[in-house]
Parts: sequence; C-alpha cells; structure tokens
Amino acid sequence: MLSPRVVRPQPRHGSASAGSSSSRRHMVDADAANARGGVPEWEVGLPSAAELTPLSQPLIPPALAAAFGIGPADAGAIPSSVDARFLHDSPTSHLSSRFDDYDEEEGEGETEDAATGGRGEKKARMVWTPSLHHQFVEAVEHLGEKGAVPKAIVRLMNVDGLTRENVASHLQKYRLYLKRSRHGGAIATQPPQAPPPPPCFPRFAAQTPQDTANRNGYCPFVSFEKLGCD
DNA sequence: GCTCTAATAT
DNA sequence: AATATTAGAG
Repeated sequence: MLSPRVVRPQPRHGSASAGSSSSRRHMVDADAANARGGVPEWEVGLPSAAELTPLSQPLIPPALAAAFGIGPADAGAIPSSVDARFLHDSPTSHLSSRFDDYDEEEGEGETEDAATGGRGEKKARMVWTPSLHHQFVEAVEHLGEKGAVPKAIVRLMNVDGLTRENVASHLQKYRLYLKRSRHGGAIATQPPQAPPPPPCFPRFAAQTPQDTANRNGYCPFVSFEKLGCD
C-alpha cells in the first residue's frame, strides 16, 4: 500500500520551475522491466517450471486478451513482463485498456528507500507496447495531421492512465520517424540490400539483421521502424 | 492559464 | 534508443 505520491522531485539543475502537476504517474518499477531484458544467466539458476507456470499462464493468453481488448492482461499495457511479442496488433485495437494499476503494490520490494532515508522512489517509464502504439497510430490517423495533438490523441485512445505528456513524448518521436521515412525514402541507416531473412518466426517478418541477432525469437520492444508502418 | 512543440535531460 | 522533463511560443 505504499503510495508513491511522496515522490521527491529532485531539483534539476538550478531551474526555478514549480509547476508540476501532481497527477499520479503510474508505471511499473523499471527494475522489473530491466531485469527482464538483461539477465544473462538463464542457464544457471533456472527456477522450476512450477514457479513459472502460475505467472506465465494467468488466465487468458495475452494475445487472446489483446484480441478482445479485454482483460487482466491489459494487452497493450503490460510492460515487458508479459511477452509483448505476442501482441503485434489486434483487430480491435481501439478498445480501452489500461497500463496503470501497477502502483498498487509496488511497495513490496522497495527496500532501498528505507536505507537512504525514504526518498528512493523510482518511477518506471512507460512502455509503448505494439498494441498501445497501434492504438496511438490509429488515433493519429483518424485525427489527421491537424487534429493529431496530444490531448485529442489521449482522448481517442481512451487508455486509462495514459497522460498527455506520455503521448506528447511519443508523438514527438513518431513525427520524427515519419519525417525520416519520407526523406530517405526508407530508413537510410541500412544498406538497401535486403538481408536474407532466416526463418525464425513465422509471425515475425525478419526485417533487419538485428532480427537475425535475435534469433532466439525475443523482441523486447519493437521500435518505430518496425512498429510504425501498420 | 492551458496546450503544443522543440529542445534537452535521464 | 526510448521516454521524461523543461522551456518557450501560441
């Protein structure tokens, strides 16, 4: 029940700004997410399957939940805990979902603040899962170039807990991506030669050599190059 | 004063 | 690189 509302806004660097809206940020602990991506020791201390089962098999498979836009899975919202790789996009991707509800119990593992004096509240960053991004893109396209402003987008997406700031930030990047796409014709960071796609996953069109690198099939997050063009 | 956006920070 | 935060403009 630890409510992270006592967040300590550490003073930036001598900026005298005092207008922080106290809207709650709800995000998961970044540590949890980070741990997901970076555990190199899989083979050492693998927990028994019995431990994993209850976690990986909630009630409904994430993809299914996503398809129906329902559910505890919160398809679009689950950070990296749930395999976002299964949620490329859903047919009905504009139903509301939520990505908060994480702040409810995040106090469970918080121990460090006790040591440092109670000001160790960390805020997790939001994760734009493929589903969320898809909703985002749909909203943007529906609103048109002129209407696609953060506020409207947030409204259209109707995702609980999604803030205007979240969208604004994402939108900024998304626009950059669009610009770049138009300019170089394609993502000009890679040679026009099409790398021979080794069959990793049928559902994943291997697009970049990076995918080849990820031949274990795990895509932590699909960035704009891969997400954007829907 | 609010929202948008570009710049900047983490 | 992805997201957050700030700063300035409209």
